[in-house]
Amino acid sequence: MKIIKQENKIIVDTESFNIKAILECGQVFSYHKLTNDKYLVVSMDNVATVSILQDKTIIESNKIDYFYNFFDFNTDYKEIERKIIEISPNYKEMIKDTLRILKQDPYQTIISFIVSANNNIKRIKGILDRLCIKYGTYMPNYKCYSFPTLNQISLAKKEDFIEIGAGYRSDYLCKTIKQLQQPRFNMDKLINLSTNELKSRLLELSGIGPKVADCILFFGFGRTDVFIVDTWIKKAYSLFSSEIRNEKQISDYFIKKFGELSGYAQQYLFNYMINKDI
DNA sequence: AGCCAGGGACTCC
DNA sequence: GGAGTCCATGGC
Repeated sequence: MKIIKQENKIIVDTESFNIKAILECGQVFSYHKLTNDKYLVVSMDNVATVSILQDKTIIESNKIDYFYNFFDFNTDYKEIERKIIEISPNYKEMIKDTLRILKQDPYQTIISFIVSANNNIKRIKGILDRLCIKYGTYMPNYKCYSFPTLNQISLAKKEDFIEIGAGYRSDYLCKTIKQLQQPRFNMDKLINLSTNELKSRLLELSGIGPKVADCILFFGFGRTDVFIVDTWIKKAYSLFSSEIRNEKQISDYFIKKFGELSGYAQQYLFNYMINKDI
């Protein structure tokens, strides 16, 4: 794939960079659809506009290095596809759209995916939008709000989260925000933990169970040796196996199979499942 | 109207 | 440690 990186923009082929699919697959919630072919993407206080111009897609930002990494241009997805199909040939027919996993901010991912539990994307986005408006910083250049820092959000009380519509997750958010302020959850130290150590650390946080923890590990900490098991994956598993297995067993089954490629393999399977009608 | 949304905590045994 | 139950809210 051809990537042109300039001082304040990245130009890629629309064919190999489907921004709509990338943003609307449920991995990220902090973006705004400005028009049919223009998106605003917000990661903490970093902002980029993404414009589709026929066969080219242009990413513009004053922090272009941040977004070069954010959009994961250092990863060779063709190679990942090839290896996955090598391990499991029936993936050949499931891999359609080019996949791309965003390298999101760990802390923002933690907050976002606590909100995501037992919820739908539209409402998740609404809750997080209101969170940004209430506690983030207004950025006049882009006419949008940053995702609030831990410091900013620590002002919020349970009632405030109720007010923005977080429902019963408001309690989880309050407790987790308190926990995140402890040295035990210093992000700079967390990134050095092994995947298993980091997962059990994340499970200490309120509102984070196995599924949400795996989402945070994959989307927020870039750990690819995790296989997220949700309702869709459970459906998929029941299609090719009559054995009754719980989520942990299903996850372990796939991790043993795909190793460091597990996260990607899960996304291909997930995309295939939500797009096919059964 | 009633069910569901890419679950988690809590309480039983 | 497995199975049930409850949990706010809004879209459909």
